[in-house]
Amino acid sequence: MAAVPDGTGQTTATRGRRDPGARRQAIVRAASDLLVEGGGDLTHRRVAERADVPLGATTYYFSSLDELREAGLELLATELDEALAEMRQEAAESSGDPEVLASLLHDYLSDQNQVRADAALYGAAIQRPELRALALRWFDGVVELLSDWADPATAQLLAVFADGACLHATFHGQPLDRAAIARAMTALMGPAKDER
Amino acid sequence: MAAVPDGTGQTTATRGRRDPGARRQAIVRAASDLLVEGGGDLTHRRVAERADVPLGATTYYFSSLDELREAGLELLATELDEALAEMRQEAAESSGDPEVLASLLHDYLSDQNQVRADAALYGAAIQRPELRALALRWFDGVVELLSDWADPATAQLLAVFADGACLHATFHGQPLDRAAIARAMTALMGPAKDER
Amino acid sequence: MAAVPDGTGQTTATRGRRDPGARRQAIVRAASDLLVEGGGDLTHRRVAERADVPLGATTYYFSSLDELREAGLELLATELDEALAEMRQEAAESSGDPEVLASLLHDYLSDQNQVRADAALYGAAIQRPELRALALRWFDGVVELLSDWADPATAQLLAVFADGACLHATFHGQPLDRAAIARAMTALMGPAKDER
Amino acid sequence: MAAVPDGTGQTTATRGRRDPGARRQAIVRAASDLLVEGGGDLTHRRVAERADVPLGATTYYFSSLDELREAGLELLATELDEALAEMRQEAAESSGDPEVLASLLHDYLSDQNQVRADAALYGAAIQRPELRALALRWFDGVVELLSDWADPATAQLLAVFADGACLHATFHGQPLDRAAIARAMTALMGPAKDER
DNA sequence: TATGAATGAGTCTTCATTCAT
DNA sequence: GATGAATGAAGACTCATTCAT
Repeated sequence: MAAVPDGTGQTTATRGRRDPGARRQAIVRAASDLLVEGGGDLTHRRVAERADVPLGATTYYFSSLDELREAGLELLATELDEALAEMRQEAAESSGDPEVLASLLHDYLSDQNQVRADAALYGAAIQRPELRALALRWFDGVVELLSDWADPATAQLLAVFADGACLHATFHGQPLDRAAIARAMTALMGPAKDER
Repeated sequence: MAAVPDGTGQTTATRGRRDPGARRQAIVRAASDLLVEGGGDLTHRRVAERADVPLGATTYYFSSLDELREAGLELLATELDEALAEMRQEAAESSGDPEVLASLLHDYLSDQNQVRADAALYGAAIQRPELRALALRWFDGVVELLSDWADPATAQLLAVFADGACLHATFHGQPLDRAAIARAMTALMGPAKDER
Repeated sequence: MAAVPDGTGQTTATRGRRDPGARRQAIVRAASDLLVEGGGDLTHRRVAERADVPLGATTYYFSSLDELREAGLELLATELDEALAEMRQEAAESSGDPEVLASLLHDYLSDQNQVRADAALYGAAIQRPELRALALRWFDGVVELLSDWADPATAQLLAVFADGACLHATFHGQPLDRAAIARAMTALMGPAKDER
Repeated sequence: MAAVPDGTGQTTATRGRRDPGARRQAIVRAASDLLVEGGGDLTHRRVAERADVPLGATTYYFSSLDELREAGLELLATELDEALAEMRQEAAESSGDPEVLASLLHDYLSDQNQVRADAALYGAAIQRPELRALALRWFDGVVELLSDWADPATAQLLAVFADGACLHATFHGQPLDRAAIARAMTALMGPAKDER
């Protein structure tokens, strides 16, 4: 995505000094952190300071601030995906019991870092339509996970509810009751049971 | 809304010069519009141009940009509240039938202006914690409306779902199916009725 | 100096409401206070707030900010003159004993308000040559007082020393020792002793 | 003073472009000059124009106008110190004769540049308490010089007198008589000798 | 390859001053 | 006579971006 070697080739990456890949990564990491923390606009200067790299590096690796921001959000989305993958494994151990899924969601919403990352992603996407794809990717990931345990239409409704719950947790500073979540998920998944 | 005499002998009080109330209102309106439209930060200059007032007017009526932004969002929230009041009346004519409520929500989500206003409010609140009260006010309004037809706990879950649906509509550019919404609302409200 | 009646005529002055003279005076007083307090530039707004008069009043009574500032400094100078007149009376009770004069100077320098007023006057005069007349007026007043007890040339030297002592007090936050002052004044007035 | 290679192969290091040291110095010099000249507030714009650098340069090298002003005053103080050092050498050739010291002071006060620099420093310190250290540094330097020829207490009194004389020269546009200065210094230094 | 110097555009904000009322 | 609305100029400061090195 940039004309800079990123060391993906092999072992060259991730070393400290003079390691373009690591540098770039540190910059993206810093941008991502700043995005989640909020408190002021994202600027080259702030990113450089946070990443502890010279100012020039931020413009060297990214041709514009927008590109840098996008990379930061992309990292955020990727990490959310990873969290999702973990949840998927945990969910796999249950048999799709709504109670278990509700607990997973509740745990997720109890982790302020996750919620803030999620909100940062959504906030950015709301204000910049060109970033919506990133938000959708995350939404689709949730739907996919839930599709293990519900039909696609139901999975979508559950995901919509989960998004609402995430907003709720963001604004209230704490998640909905585990019980309330369980009730909602049970109700939404209910029809599936009746399908019999 | 502007109680300032404009010297024309009439009580119109909505014209340009020497009508502080109208001036202020025009500025807030412009800020609100820009907030909804997105596409760049809110700045005094943009607001002034949009409201067709000199730059100085924006700082004369609001002691800081934050205050101006808040006024814009407040207007947004107020208008959303009004839309809500209308919906409440429409809902009153039904007997709380989930299908009817679902139709109302679907209609609401089909109105791009509403959805974008809603999203702008949420986006702003996500990025500026000090604005969360505004977002909560709106959320609480929805809960209140729904409380006409469901117990408080259920109303809250419905509102959470509605928020998720709003995000969904924002990111997809169109609302969920009316049928899907109806299914979700019926399910969430269901237990209460079936309880018998 | 302004086309505004100031009530100097008789008893009309100094009443509260709708009393141009008192208004003007309150504005000058406020300007003067702000000048002494420092902490930010002198502005119409600050003066209006301090004097508790509408903003328009400050431009109504003074045709420019410079004029207002000058009026404030003039008040300062006048008050310093008054303090000087008091000192003169106190000095009259002594027989021009340097020790007594030194005590008077020390007392003067111990009064932070006086020192700050003095410094404000000097500071303004340093930065705005057009205000030097005001500073000189004060300097000449001191020379005049001292001329009661010393020949003009000596009085001038004593006044120069007093000015230096005032600066010293301003920068150190406290006056020179009374003893040191006495020593200096005695020495400077010394020739008088030799007169024998 | 600028240790930055300018690529010309020479070591001149005083030219414009790409010579940070010289750039910074030119800005400080400009600020200092403006401070001495008075006539309006110190602003980035004025400094930039005087130093013949783009506006942005003034904010690039100094993180705030206060910092820039302080740097300008610091330069002033440093130059005053240098003048003082010269005077000290000249004084060393005499044997502390008050007449000689008086001549030195008179010469100093006859140099409008010195006097105005001095006054600018004092004026700034009067209006901004945070700059008093700079004024004190200068005062202490004078005391120190005089301590070569008088006991500390006397040196202090002489310095106080010198400050007053500087103010006098500032406001009158010319120094006190050489003879008057000599008389004052002789008197102030006198007692010490007689102490025997 | 990498970087820090450089700058011009643009931000918020303050304000003297004017003027309609 | 008085005043508050109004505004354009100017100020401090921030920054994305460019570019010489």
